[in-house]
Amino acid sequence: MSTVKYAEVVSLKHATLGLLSFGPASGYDLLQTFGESLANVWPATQSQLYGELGKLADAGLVTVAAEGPRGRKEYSITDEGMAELRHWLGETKPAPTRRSEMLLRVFFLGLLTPEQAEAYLHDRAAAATEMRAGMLEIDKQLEPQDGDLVVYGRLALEWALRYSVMQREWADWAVEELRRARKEE
Amino acid sequence: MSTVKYAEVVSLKHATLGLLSFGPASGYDLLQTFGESLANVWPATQSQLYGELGKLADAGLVTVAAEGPRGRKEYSITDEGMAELRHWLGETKPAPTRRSEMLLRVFFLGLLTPEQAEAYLHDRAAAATEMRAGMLEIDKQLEPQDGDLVVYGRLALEWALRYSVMQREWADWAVEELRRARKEE
DNA sequence: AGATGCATGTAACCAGTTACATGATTTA
DNA sequence: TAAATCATGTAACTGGTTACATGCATCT
Repeated sequence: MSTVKYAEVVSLKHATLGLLSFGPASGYDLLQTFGESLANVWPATQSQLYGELGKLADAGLVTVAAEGPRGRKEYSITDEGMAELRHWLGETKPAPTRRSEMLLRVFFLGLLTPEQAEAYLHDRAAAATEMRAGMLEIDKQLEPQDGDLVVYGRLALEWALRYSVMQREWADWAVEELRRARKEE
Repeated sequence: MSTVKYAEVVSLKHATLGLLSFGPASGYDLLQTFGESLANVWPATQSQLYGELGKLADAGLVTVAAEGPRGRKEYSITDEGMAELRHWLGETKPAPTRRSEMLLRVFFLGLLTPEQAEAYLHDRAAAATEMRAGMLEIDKQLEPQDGDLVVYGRLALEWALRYSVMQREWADWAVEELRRARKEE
C-alpha cells in the first residue's frame, strides 16, 4: 500500500487486474494467458509482468493470497483493485491507436519500383489472408468453450476477422489504384 | 559518421529519412509534417525528432546541408541514408500491429452492467463515425493537391476510411450480439 | 516595444524488450 | 538421474512522452 505513482493510461496494469478479476493466479499463470488469449491485444513479457505484479501489490490493488511450492505466489485482486478496474472500464476512454508501420511505408512507396510497390501491397493482402486463417483456427478451438473471457474474446475475434477482410480488400484496391495512376501519366 | 548503434525495427528513423527523401528540411519543418500528414500513422514529438536528427547525422545517414537564421539547420539525406531507406522499404517487413486498448477493454466488459457495456460499444461506433468525418475532411483538403506524399497519403486515407466503417459496423454488430447472448440465458 | 512564430536543445520519467540468472519440483 | 516444466527475479537498453529552458527574427 501505496505511495506508488502510476502515469495515467497504462494498460498492462488494467490487463493484469482484469485477468485477476476472473480469479487468483500466479505470475506464471498469467503469463500463459497473456501468451494465449491476450497475445493479440496486449502482449506482455515475463519480466514486465513480474514487475507489474510487484507494483500492483505495493499499490494495494492485489495481494499475495497464497504461496505454493517453488516460491509460487498466488495473487488476488483486492477491493481497491476491483474499484480501480471498474473505474478504468466505465469512466475512462481508450486512447485511439495511432502508429502503423504498415501505413508509414505506404507514404514512401514512390521510392520503390512499381513492381516492388505492388509486391508490398500483395504481401499485405497475403498477410491479411493468413491472419484471417489463424483467427478462424482460434475460433474453432474456442467453439465448445464458454466463460466470460471466451464470450467477450469472441467479440474481439470477430473484430480481427473483419479487420483482416478489410485489410485484404484495401490492399487489392490499392494495387488497382496505383496501376490506374500509372496509366494516367 | 558512424559507430552509432540502432536497434533493428525502429521506424522514427525511417519516417524521418522518408520525409527527407522528398527534399531538405529542418527539424522544425519536419515537425510540421509529422503534425499534419504523418500525425495518424507515426506521430513524433519535438524532443524525439531533434534527438533523432542528431543520431541520424552521427550515423552519416543525413547531413546538415545549410544553416539559416535562428540557428536553423537544414538536413539533407545522404546516399547512405537513401540506401538504408530503400533497404527498409524493399527488404524488410512491417511488424504487425498488436496492442489494442479498445479490444483489451472488450475482454472485461462482463464486469460492467449490460447498459455500461452497450454504452462502451456505442461510443466506439460514434468514435468511428467521427474519425470517418475527420478523414473525409482531410480528403477534401487534399483533393486539389498532388505530389508523391499526397498520392500515397491518399492510399493511407482510404485505409482509414475503410477502417472506420469496419469499426462502426463491428460495434453495432457487437451490441446486437450481446443482447442476443443475454436473451439466451 | 511587444507579441507571435521560428528554432533548437535537455532532463526526468515511463513502458517495453532482451538477456541473464537462479533454483525447485515433477515426470520419464 | 536427467530432462522438462514450474517459478521468480534483475540488469541493461531502447523508444517515447512531458516538461523545462533558451533565444533570435519578424510583424504590427
